Amino acid sequence: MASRPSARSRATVNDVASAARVSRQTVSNALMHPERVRPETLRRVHAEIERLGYSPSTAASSLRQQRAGAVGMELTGLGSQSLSDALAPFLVSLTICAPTHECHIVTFGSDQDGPTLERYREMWRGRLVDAFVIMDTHHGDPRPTWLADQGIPFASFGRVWDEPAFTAWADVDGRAGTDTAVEHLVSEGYGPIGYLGWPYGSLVGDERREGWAIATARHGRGDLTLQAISNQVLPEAIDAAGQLVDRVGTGGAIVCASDLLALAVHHVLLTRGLRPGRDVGIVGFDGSQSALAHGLTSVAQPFRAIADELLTQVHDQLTSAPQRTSGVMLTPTLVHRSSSHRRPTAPATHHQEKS
Amino acid sequence: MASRPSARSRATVNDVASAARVSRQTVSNALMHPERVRPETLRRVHAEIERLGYSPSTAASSLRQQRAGAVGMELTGLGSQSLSDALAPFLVSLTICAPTHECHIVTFGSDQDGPTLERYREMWRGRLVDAFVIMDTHHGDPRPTWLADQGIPFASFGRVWDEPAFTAWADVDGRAGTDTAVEHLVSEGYGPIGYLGWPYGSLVGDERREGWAIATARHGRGDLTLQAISNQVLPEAIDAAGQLVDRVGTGGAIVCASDLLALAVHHVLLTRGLRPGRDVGIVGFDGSQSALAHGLTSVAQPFRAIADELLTQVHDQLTSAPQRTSGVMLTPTLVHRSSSHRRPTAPATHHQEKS
DNA sequence: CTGAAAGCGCTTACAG
DNA sequence: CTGAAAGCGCTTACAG
Repeated sequence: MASRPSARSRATVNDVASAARVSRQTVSNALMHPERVRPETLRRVHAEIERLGYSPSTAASSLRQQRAGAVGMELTGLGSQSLSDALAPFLVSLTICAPTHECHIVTFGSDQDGPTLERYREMWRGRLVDAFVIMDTHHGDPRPTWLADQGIPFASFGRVWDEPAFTAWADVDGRAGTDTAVEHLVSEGYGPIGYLGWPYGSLVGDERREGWAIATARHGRGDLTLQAISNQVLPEAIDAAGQLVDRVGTGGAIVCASDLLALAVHHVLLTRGLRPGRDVGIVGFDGSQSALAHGLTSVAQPFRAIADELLTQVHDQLTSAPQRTSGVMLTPTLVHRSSSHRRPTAPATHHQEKS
Repeated sequence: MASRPSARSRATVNDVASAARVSRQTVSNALMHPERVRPETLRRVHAEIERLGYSPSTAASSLRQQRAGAVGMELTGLGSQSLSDALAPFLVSLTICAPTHECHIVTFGSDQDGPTLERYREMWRGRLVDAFVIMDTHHGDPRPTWLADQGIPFASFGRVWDEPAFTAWADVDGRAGTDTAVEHLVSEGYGPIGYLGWPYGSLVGDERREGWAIATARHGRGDLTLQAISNQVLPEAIDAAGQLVDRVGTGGAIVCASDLLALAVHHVLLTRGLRPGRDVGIVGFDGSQSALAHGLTSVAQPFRAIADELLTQVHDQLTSAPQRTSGVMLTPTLVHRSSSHRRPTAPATHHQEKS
């Protein structure tokens, strides 16, 4: 009686409906509004759905519901030389969180550095996506303003400095991160605690420095001369690290604005025959793969929580639910590794929430 | 006369059609089969398309054409601890190539390591994607067999060892890569050229070792004792590298099966006060970010060419075009950096094709 | 070269 | 609680 779909083509609502001896609207109700369907009918419908391996066609329901069910994410740093360290783990988190928010992630990008907005426009014009998640915004970044002007829903990983009124963002509390790092180093018994950071004027960088300054002051160790500065480039960082290691000395420790800077400190220690952790403590920032590979303690970004928050924010925009009145700062987590343990028997890698 | 769409809602074929005073089929033809439309009409239609910012609805054309226009890509290594180094650059390449192949990339993944096939099934059931690209296949990997059994189109970055009959793959010619590395080191004037590789039995690893063995033999320097072995873990690699550096000595060089192993050699040199490049040459494999950060010469995988090839392969499967009768091996490229230059003035980073 | 019609598969008011 | 109808926006045979 029930006509089975051919082996090649997929089951549709109609197939399920006739197999379950109900109309196709009932099948749709069973899926979208189960409370409207009598329990016994519901069971029968679900049994057939299962048996036929039915799943609504994404294209058809997108068309009907006027939403793609997708969020776009630009893959930046396309020379493949300068991929942001955070990009891959953040994208993974976003991807894993997406089903929870009834969507999936579509990636896009282009070769040229120039017309970045063009790709956003293309994605949007065909409504391949309902919204965007952006990251790595900077002063003069055209994207936030343009997206906002077009009325395109989006949320940003990182504050949007140019548009203080824009509140759909989540960011990492850098101050809390370096503060935690200092607390940890103090409790491990290190003496002078220096800081290797980026040049003044970067908002993220200044915040991270501030956490170090505040925490060291709190322990009566505030010493702003125990500071060195470098851009995010290894050779320059090695120079700066060398000078800082001189000043901090054996028994001291260094908090860094990034894992790359931490790597520079690590490098300097090795060339001088000093043992990271045992002789000089190091804490990096970002929780990157290279910190892992080199056994560097690092302040890890809470990518999962950020992804979850941002998808919630775009979802709220799409449903015109009440919006947040301000962005969200999330507290990073210190990942302990051997570079910040004075005793040789470093504990196994584990995570520890900041209290 | 022409009714303009409301500011809020998008332009549709109908809007363009009435604005251009043609039927909506003509608009569709202008886009899909321009040769069927009189030039003047074509121009008028395109002008309106431009003016209205029209772009066909992805959902509608997916439904009509019975294809999602999307390729799924699993994001593996989800502890965010073990993301394959190759994942991010490969995904970027795939994403950038996708528009050329009239598709876009949808990512997916799950937390648990267990039911990986379940996520593939979900993506496929709703036809969120038309095909998959997979990578990092291994012996006993359930994915290739399952996908093939289901008749789901897919292509693999890396040979599919378990299914020799399966030819939709592209891989990197590891033998050619290490061969090129040896040639380069010889021409730079290094003496003994050793190899730090993975344990025997890994097909990828054995191939890379073979390239080194063949090329050194060709130069009358075959010496299989100049070899050390380590798994892909830094501490173990450092031990192995230490022994190998002893045997190779100053003026020698070491080719490595991966950038992580190369990093271990680098580390050993620094702790001994030796200068990478100047005193001992190093060449890594993979062209990863960390090779870049540490100035390591590396055999870089041709991600772009691989992505392009794989998308061509799935496209051919979807259109039942003639399929390849065998997989494709692509030649990697040596990226020169200071770790393989004996003279202190290393040239700026540049790429160089293997001849 | 152009136009009227059918239908991809779904969901949602709207009657019963 | 269930059923017949309409329509999301597109594309493709099929007539003119």
